[in-house]
Amino acid sequence: MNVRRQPVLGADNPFLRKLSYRSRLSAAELAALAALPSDEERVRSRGYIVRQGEAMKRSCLLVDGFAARYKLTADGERQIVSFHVPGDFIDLHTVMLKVADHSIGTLGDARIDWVPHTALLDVATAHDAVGLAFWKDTLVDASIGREWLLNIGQRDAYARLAHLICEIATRLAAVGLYREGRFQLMVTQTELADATGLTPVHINRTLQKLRADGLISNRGTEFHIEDWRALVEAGGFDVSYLYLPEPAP
Amino acid sequence: MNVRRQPVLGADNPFLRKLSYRSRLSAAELAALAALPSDEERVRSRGYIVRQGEAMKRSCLLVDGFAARYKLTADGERQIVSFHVPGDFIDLHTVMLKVADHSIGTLGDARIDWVPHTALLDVATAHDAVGLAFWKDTLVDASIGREWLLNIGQRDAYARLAHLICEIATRLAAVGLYREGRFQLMVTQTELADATGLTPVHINRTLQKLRADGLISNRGTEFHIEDWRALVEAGGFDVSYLYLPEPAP
DNA sequence: CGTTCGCTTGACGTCTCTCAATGCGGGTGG
DNA sequence: CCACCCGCATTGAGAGACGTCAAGCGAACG
Repeated sequence: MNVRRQPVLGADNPFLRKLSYRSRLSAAELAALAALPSDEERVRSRGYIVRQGEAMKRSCLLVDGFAARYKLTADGERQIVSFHVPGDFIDLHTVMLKVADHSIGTLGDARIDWVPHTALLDVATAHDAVGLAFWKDTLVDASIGREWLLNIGQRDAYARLAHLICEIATRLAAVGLYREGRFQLMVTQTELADATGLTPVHINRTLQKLRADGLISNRGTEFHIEDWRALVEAGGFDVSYLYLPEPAP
Repeated sequence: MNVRRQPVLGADNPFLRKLSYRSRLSAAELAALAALPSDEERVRSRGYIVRQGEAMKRSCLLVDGFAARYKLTADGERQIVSFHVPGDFIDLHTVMLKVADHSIGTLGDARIDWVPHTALLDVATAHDAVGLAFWKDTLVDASIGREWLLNIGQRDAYARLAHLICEIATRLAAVGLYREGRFQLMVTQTELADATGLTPVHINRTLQKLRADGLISNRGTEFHIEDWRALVEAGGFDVSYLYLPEPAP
């Protein structure tokens, strides 16, 4: 973990791109964001980034790799509450809430940038638009959470998994990690199970059905969407809750 | 719906109380909030407040009564994503997101105050602490959503319902609507089903089991918690995600 | 006083889980 | 370079939680 010499958030940073198309930011505001101090850290696959209950003094931006946030029940059942792709400011909420109410772990080797809460609060108060943009970013996160509630609460395994795959593909597409229907899904079937409230065994069978129906195919973590329209149909997927600029992949 | 003559948010307003104990606000900031303009509206039981997809120019504060936010799947299945008690600024997120990504309905006769987004943005930018307090309020909302995901995704019907009842009781207690284990639960079994991802029939049977086990009792909408410790135990309930000042009821 | 809505109950069906075993592939050490 | 693991994917059989369908009942309401 090293203090960076140069500004972390280059202008082409996916996080800044995301903020910019959701909120209109001036050059000065973008510059202030780009100048944020940060410590870089590399975390290996299946490593911890944040532990539930931990008091936080900084937030982390996922620069490269994949991550998941999750909560545990008293008897150890795990629920993944969100997946994250490069460019996501994963725990921006701890700026205000201070204590992590859930854990964050990596799904593959990852690179993250830690930014002190004080610095974030400083930009947020110095530039109103930035504060509002941070707020908006966490609101989109909450919107995704609501869609997950709908997904887990009301759709059967087949639709649930189709919907999740649509979401991941769409979010990866937004950061250029989805090309011609292909993307890396750095996730085990057990993790898909924890994200959907199903069991690994049932995920396996549901995945097979999706393949048999010609909606997707995969070799290991390499996924290919064979029939996007059918997958969207199966999952009842409607992008709008992601608040992305472009339509679906 | 009438324009108010006097400040809406009296100093004893439960929303301001909630903001104040979560964020430290100065007298000037509280005064600015109390001076917010608003239109009052009365909505009768099972009425709409906001419809999914609607473009919003104002947000509503639930002054009196109960409300639920919910989303619908393409084939009409409903998932309630949150319940609201008096003092909740129900759709503060539309200040930034503009379009409602879900509907809001009342559960009993309710009184709400509509506050224009422009006015909210004005106080938020004029007083940094207020902007941050709004942000924090929506973050707590998101934290509750995450706990719901855990609840629906990982707990069985019995624990799930016990947990939900614990949450409602705790939130009602925070606004003085829970006394000696008794509170009004203005919710039909069908609505409990839509909130937990179960069916009305199964909610009915699970409720009976909770009664048989001596955890709760109810006559109509009048609920009584017979054994708080056992209910907490059954639901695996841990208050911290609600970010309330006091411990459990 | 009929109608409606919500609660309740029974019988039955099924989606998803559990348990357990097998196979596969990639890393690791000899 | 091969043998041995270990984690993950896969399969099968059986069980159980929860859903579906359908009917009856009571209280609220027009």
